[in-house]
Amino acid sequence: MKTPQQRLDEILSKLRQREFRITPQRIAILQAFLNTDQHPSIEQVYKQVKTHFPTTSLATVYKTVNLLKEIGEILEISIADGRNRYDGNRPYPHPHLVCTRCDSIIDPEVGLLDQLTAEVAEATGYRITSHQVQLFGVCPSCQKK
Amino acid sequence: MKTPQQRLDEILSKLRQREFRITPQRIAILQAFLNTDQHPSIEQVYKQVKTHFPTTSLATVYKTVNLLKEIGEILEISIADGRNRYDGNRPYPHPHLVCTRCDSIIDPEVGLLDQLTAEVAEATGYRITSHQVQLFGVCPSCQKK
DNA sequence: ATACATGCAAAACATTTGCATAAGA
DNA sequence: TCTTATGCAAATGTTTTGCATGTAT
Repeated sequence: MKTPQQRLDEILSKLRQREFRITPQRIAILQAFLNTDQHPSIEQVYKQVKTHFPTTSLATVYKTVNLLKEIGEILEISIADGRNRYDGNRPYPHPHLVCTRCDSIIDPEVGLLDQLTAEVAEATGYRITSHQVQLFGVCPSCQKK
Repeated sequence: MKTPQQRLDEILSKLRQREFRITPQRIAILQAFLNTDQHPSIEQVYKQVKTHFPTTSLATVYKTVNLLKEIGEILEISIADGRNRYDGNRPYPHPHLVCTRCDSIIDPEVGLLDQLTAEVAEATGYRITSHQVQLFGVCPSCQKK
């Protein structure tokens, strides 16, 4: 598992490679995504960044997120509730487990997923390239309340 | 597998039971959802309904869809591309297989899903109540083109 | 007759875009 | 210096809402 600092350096050098500019806003936005495992929304990142950088605009957050999506360094997660959420730590498709009470999202290990994909590819003839697997439920902590 | 007519009758009697009114618009909207396996969007249903019923408004389609969601007779499918799509034939969570070229959606048999859910519940302690499983790929027909 | 549904327009939301200005390289 | 990024405001696209009118029961 990489540290947030390693991920940050990794992404910054990718940006430099492709001749995108390193701006303070981009660094702050990246840090907001990398220093949490909470799969934040755009709005959450915007608020977070604004505390340190009050002039930052929402449009810049959106533009930066789109840039990061394009270079493959952030994953967009759609949870059917209007606002997208993002994962900058594991920017490749993987299952999510969403607590419907506290809205938290974790990344469970799912050994059977490859088999499941293979099963469907076999049965249907589709060439499967990606997935979006969201499981919904109640986390142990919320079950106690 | 139920016929569209059976599903229609089923849903209409549920509406009557709960003292919702049976209007021509509601019937037309229901038929648009039930007479296809194409998982249509709101806009598609709206266009379809308008050919027979030119005065129908988009707002009514939305309101009817929300009513059908509330009574559990339609499933909303979010595919991260802005517009939701709907399944009136199997209104319970099930996996979808989306062709990224032609945008079609089919409902594959996925025997391993229950095991996968059990695996995650076991490992995490979550009580899993629902899911959203979308596989993306290229369908056999689009592969040939 | 009386509530509920419809249809229109306006509002609400998340997201995108255009453009003048600021600032990395 | 020269191009790209920022920030603002306006535009977009989807979905929701308020309200007067129409209509199912």
